[in-house]
Amino acid sequence: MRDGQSIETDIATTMLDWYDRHARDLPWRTSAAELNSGARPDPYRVWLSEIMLQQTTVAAVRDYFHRFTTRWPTVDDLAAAPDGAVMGEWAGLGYYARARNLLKCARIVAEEHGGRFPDRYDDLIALPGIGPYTAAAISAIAFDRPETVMDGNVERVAARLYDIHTPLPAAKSELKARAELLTPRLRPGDYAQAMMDLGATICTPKSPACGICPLQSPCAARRAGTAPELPRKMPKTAKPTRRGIVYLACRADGAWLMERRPDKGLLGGMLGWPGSDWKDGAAGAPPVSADWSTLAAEVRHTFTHFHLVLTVRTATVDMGCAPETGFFIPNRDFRPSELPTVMRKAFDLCRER
DNA sequence: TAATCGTGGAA
DNA sequence: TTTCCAAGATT
Repeated sequence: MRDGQSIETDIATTMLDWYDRHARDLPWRTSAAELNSGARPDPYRVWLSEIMLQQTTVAAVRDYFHRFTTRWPTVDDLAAAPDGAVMGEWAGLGYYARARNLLKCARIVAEEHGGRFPDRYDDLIALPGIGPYTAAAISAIAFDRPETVMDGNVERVAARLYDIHTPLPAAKSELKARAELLTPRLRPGDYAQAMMDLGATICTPKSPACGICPLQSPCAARRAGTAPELPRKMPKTAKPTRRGIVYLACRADGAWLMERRPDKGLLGGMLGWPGSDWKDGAAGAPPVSADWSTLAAEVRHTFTHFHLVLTVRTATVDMGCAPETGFFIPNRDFRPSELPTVMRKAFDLCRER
């Protein structure tokens, strides 16, 4: 520790030095060089990236971020988009409540905030889809306000830095208190991104690269040899397996029978094939009378908390038929890329046959 | 507080 | 093949 500085200040300084040399070049990131030239981050791009990055890898987000910002360059553009267009563009990224809240939030910012994102934590967290992490991240990264971001990376770095063995989620409050003491007044946005970069590239969940870590000197877990086993977590319950049926009806003109799933619940707001519940045991009647055939292969898909095995049934139906549910999407408007992955898997099986 | 809510890549 | 996990929010 240098003269006149606390160990906390020293750690923050070390992280900023490391960030200046090793920051990753990401599409939504404003580089230190650009910031030094007076450029400011675009809060819209910071917000959009942070929503997409919730529980989602950088690799998965990249293309989605590019498509969204190309199609809707500003929050006003996004606010004016039809619901179905946004849900379709989000398809495949998962956690679809994020897309529904994204649109709600964009419309509030456009209509009630004049198209400008608020800069304060308390105002940001009041917006749909913005929780404690994202409010702090936007405030720090886009507006350089001294907020402490607590995501999985920072939790892991803090647990190791202070050798905290309390299992998550019980350890969250202690980890946050530790992390808050580290957040610097100078360049808090860069510091936040530095901590997350460190967690993503060096202080990784498995086999952390302690040998090249800028914090190896002050790290208590490194000293104790406990880094790889931290943070501890409560054991997870096993996933049950559920079953269901989907019906893929193709009309004589090539149109497909689909339905818009209700906003609440699994895959809410997304397009899907009519079918049974996935509660196990439910029969599920066909949406229209036809000569249905059952595919030999089944769809296997795993959600966050259960496995799903789907039986796929297909039929060709008449032009004049009147389904009990759903609507026909003309063949020229039908894009598998706008389906959630489990629904696209069912379509792919139907195609291969 | 605990459950719900997706997906794909890595080990 | 299975498990783990990734810049969490909501109810």
